[in-house]
Amino acid sequence: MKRLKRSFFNRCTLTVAQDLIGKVLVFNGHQGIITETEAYMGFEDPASHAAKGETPRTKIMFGEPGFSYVYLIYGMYHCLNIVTEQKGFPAAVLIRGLSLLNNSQEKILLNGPGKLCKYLGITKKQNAIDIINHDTFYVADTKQKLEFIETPRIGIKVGTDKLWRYAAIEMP
DNA sequence: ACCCCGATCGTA
DNA sequence: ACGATCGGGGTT
Repeated sequence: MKRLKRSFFNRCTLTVAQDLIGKVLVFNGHQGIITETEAYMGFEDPASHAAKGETPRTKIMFGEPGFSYVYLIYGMYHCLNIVTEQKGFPAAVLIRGLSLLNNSQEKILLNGPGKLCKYLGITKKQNAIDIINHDTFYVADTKQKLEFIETPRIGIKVGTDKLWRYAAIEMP
């Protein structure tokens, strides 16, 4: 499989979030087709952790594209993002859904960012990893195009006017 | 030092 | 509809 290069992530976050639908996330032996994403972008997006400026936690969002941003939410779940756009502009794509096969070749639908991190075993240990040149953690290209819809993002109280969530219509 | 609250999820 | 659970970040 062809890995996505840094230039893929060094683009408008909305474009990256849309183009990631149908791509394959590879992590620690697992391979899942990305079925749902959300974009968090810049200083004008009140729902973005980085909108109010750089802090120790959001530092990674200000850095080079192609790095992981993993944080703990509600004291219980982890969320996986991939940093986008040029250094200095804080943005990332939240990976919210995966379709994959388990050891018994059964299809597993991981709908929800907390669930997929729990299944894959992603924790804050995986924060700030460069996934462009990494043996077991990267995103691979695929020929299939998946139709998707645009909706408001889930679980936020601000920025609900933006249609920055992208969800595949049919699960591969 | 303290307090509020969140890019969630399973259960009721 | 709600509780679990805890770290980040702002405030004192």
